[in-house]
Amino acid sequence: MDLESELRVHDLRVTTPRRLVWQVLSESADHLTAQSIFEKVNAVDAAVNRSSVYRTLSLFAEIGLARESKLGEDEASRWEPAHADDEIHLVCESCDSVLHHSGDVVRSLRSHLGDHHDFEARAVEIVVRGRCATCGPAPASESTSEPSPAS
Amino acid sequence: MDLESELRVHDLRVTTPRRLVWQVLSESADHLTAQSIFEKVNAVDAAVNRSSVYRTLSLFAEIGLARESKLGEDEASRWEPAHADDEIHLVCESCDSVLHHSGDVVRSLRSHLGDHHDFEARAVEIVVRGRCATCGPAPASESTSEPSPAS
DNA sequence: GTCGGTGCAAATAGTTTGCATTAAG
DNA sequence: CTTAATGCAAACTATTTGCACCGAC
Repeated sequence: MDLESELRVHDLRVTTPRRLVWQVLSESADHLTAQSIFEKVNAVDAAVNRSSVYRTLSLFAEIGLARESKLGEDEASRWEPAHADDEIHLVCESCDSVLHHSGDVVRSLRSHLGDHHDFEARAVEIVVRGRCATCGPAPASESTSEPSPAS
Repeated sequence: MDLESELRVHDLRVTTPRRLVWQVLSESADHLTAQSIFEKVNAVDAAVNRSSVYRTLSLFAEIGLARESKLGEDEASRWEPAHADDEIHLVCESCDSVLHHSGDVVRSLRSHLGDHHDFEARAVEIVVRGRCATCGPAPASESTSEPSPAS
């Protein structure tokens, strides 16, 4: 996706913070916190301020370049490039990885809600918490409410 | 659901804040913010402190009585009694109402992920934003998501 | 009487904002 | 040259925490 033209379309200026935030966002597949985006940006150009990162992220969200999601893992919002609008987040509670999956589930949910419930779905956000393929099936002995084994 | 016995099972004391928070939670079908729960509780017993409400809510979440969800409407978390674990939130962007819908969508999503993606789903959280039956189909002209580039 | 739970106030985390300055167009 | 965008610092919101006291058991 071309940041510059995307910005110009909206009569917005192409600035260093915007270029760097976009670079960080699109280079990492992960769901980054504003904080970590700031750190990465800051590592490249220390002059960029934290608030510019926040302002840039909100701006990107407004013009549809980025997307904010509160995955609920912790308190902070996570950011990612906006690609697919309907997307499932598979959060592995064991290894903390976040997989993406966009399939027909969203499509069928959409039509189901429209047909049977008169609800016109615009944005569908699905977060599934569980265990990914790598971490295998549920462990026999694990305290269910174990928040994070990472201590 | 019986708060007192639920607490006793976990060797927890039955206190005024806990009783009141539970009362508020179970009486209102809505998704309440901690703030509004505090207000309602406080209206009944002004001695109850805000932090007790927060502590109580986390406690309820831990023992499975309540459930926190970041609906993303605003910054604050929303709380509700824990009833159905798998539940769809239908958020109407027009009238701000939140409908609940727990059906087979979650069940089929679960099995789909298990069968085709080796992902063992534990908790499924679905938030659909759109327009509810009452508000009808999409309006022709509305400046809902106006990307306001600060004038 | 014991100690888990509370009220209070202060701290923290994440994010936002007012304003003077800078740099994109 | 104009004014959008930035850097900075301070403000704000939601939530958490340390500690002394209180009340459930």
